[in-house]
Amino acid sequence: MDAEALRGHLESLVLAVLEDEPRHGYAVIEAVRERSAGALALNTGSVYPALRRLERDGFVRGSWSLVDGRRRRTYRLTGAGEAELAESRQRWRRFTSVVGGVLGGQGATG
Amino acid sequence: MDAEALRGHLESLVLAVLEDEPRHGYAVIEAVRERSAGALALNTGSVYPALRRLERDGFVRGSWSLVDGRRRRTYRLTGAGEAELAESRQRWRRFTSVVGGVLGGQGATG
DNA sequence: CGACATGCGTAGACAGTCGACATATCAGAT
DNA sequence: ATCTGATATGTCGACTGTCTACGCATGTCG
Repeated sequence: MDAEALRGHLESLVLAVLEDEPRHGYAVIEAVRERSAGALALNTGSVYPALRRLERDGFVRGSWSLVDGRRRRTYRLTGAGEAELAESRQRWRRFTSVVGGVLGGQGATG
Repeated sequence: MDAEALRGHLESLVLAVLEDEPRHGYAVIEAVRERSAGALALNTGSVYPALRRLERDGFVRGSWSLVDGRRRRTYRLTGAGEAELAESRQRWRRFTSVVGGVLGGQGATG
């Protein structure tokens, strides 16, 4: 799947995979890949900046650790992040509903 | 609704509203606005370039006319355009399914 | 005359994605 | 020893498609 189509939705996906448990960037990419059965292969050049935006906006909080000699920055959802995720899901439902309605055919409702 | 989120889907919407009947650019914008109950207010700066891309790619064919002293360029779907619309709808269903699956919460299936 | 709807189009700004690269550690194979 | 690949973070320039804001023109209504 063309990840370009994700434009504007990637941050929501990141928040979603951080909901289960804190993860570092690499693990976020892996989690999205697994949850999408390989369909969504995010790039570091998209995800790392996104994580920093989310941290800048107070939706996640990152902390460094050292695991097997490799440094990790692990991010966990903040309260604001949980609220943002809930709003993201609502926006997503509305988005799919509206676009599906215009697009017609099957799958109109989101 | 933030039309930025449409990135990559706008051309599909244009094809969809051209399916019922040929329309000119201004009418495409109006049709999308109406079908979305006002939620999607497309800009000329997005739609006109999109129509030209679609024509360049052979999905629509445009022709000039003069109505009430104003010139219009009316676009109609080509056979390739109909096929592209069908594929767009499939891509959309797959896209919403995959993203919804990762996003979780309600509305996972698309 | 002015405001507004209709109608096409362009220009520059902007943001988020991309691929490619740089750096580093560790495991396992050669 | 050396190489390859997985793990892990990050930056960079290119690209693309939005956006806002124009310019131009016609017709209608006040």
